[in-house]
Amino acid sequence: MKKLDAGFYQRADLLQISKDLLGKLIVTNWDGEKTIARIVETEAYEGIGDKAAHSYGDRRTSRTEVMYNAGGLAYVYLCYGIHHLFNVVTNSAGIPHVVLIRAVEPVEGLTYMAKRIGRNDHVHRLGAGPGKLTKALGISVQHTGISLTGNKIYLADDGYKLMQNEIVASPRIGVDYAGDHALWPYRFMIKDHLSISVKTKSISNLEIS
DNA sequence: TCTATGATCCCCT
DNA sequence: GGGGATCATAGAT
Repeated sequence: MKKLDAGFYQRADLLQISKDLLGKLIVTNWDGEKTIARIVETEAYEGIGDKAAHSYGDRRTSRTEVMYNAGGLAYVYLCYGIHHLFNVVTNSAGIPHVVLIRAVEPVEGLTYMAKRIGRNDHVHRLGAGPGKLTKALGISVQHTGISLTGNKIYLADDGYKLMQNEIVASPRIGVDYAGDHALWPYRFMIKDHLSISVKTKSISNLEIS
């Protein structure tokens, strides 16, 4: 298993990173409670020019500031007053591009995840949704700004390979307020995976690009 | 200071 | 397929 280094995150091609993250592992290790999950769904947020992004129009606030750092950090924020959403900061300093992790498949530490979710969910559904996966992995807003190349939390490649035709795209979820940008096919997932969050009409990979 | 509002999820009908 | 939970943030006063 190989930890993803800063170079992975600091590339300029946001959509490529969003697709590359599919199949990668998220490892968290809080006080010895180690959990590992495989990313199966992501969404790209293209910063200043993206009406769906928190940093649209170059809005710098104490919350969004972390996105302006060079890639390789976590951006975590609270949604609906309840859910902690985990994003990966990408690109170089000054460009607030992020990738939201929307769903994961539990791989290791299942008992910790089930305990954190606090409910007897099916294994494949423990990380099926952006709010659920942070709960299962123990990630919260207190972790915003944390390095993804450290030891507490990091992403890794275990050699899992995806075929190009296993990756499908769709418009992003819950961003209807973003007008025409809500239609951008910036959500990527592993085709027909059991841990995908919500069902929507997907677009075949051939139609995007 | 005050207020509306979400990059959600679950339970109920 | 509708509504409630629950609160930091941002923009308005």
